Amino acid sequence: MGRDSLTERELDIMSVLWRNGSGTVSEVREDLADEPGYTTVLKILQILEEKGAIRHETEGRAYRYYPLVAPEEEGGRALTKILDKIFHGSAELMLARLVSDAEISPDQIERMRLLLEDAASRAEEEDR
Amino acid sequence: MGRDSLTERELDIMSVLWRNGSGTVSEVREDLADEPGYTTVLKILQILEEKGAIRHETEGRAYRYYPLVAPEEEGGRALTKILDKIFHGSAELMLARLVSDAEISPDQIERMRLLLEDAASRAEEEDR
DNA sequence: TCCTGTCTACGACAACTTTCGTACACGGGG
DNA sequence: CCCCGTGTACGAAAGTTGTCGTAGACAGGA
Repeated sequence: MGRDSLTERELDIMSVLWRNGSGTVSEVREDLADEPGYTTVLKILQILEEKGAIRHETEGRAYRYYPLVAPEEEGGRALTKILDKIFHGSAELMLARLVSDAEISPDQIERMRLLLEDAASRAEEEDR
Repeated sequence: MGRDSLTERELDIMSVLWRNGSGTVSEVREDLADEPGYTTVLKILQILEEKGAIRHETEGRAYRYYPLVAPEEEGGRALTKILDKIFHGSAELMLARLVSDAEISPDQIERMRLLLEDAASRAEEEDR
């Protein structure tokens, strides 16, 4: 299972698999910004499989790898870690930083606002 | 400067320094959940100093360490990384996961919503 | 003065990560 | 049948991280 946290390189590769749904060694390699050696990519895929983050099926003479861990799951872990260790539990401070740092479209901001509205009203619901 | 990203242990220690403002080796050590050996903590502090994330002043016979990198700065880096690599740029998906995963008080949700309202109206302002 | 406790400096060492070289399998074309 | 291209398997090697043992400085009390 996805207990062990992912290293930098492993995350790079998971990112490709999440984006594309699956990938062979060559496909993944081509999508990496710096295109490491073929066997390097293979090695990391094998490690990820060992860690239980992905699995493979045979496709012709090659392997096709599929994510077993959902990005939201890994993202949740990463976010709570940052929230605790860097922002000491202040989700607003964290959100403020996100809004100021990342380039987020007004459109997206609006949808995020609606999301929070929903969350708020759902919490109210629960109160009764 | 704070270019190199922080490892797990380094982040643990930065977290203590951010929370307390500063700390000696012993102080930091006492605040770590698992209290590693004294020299272990010292070593990581020396590495953090080498990386430019902290500095020290002499205090009596001991050193007192101070953060040089602000938590928001490090947090911004970490958040954009997660946004890009895990949520592929979708800040809403990321926020949704945060809200569902971390325990956030209704109070905090409301303040976050206001924050987004402000951000939205400021963006509108800019349009004119 | 000498011992003891508290501190930093230095370096060893194991574990893990990342990289890749080399070997081996195997199907298809000549 | 033999070779070539495209795969995986295996393991070496270098770099990084995390841990700590040991040494040495130094102040304060007996």
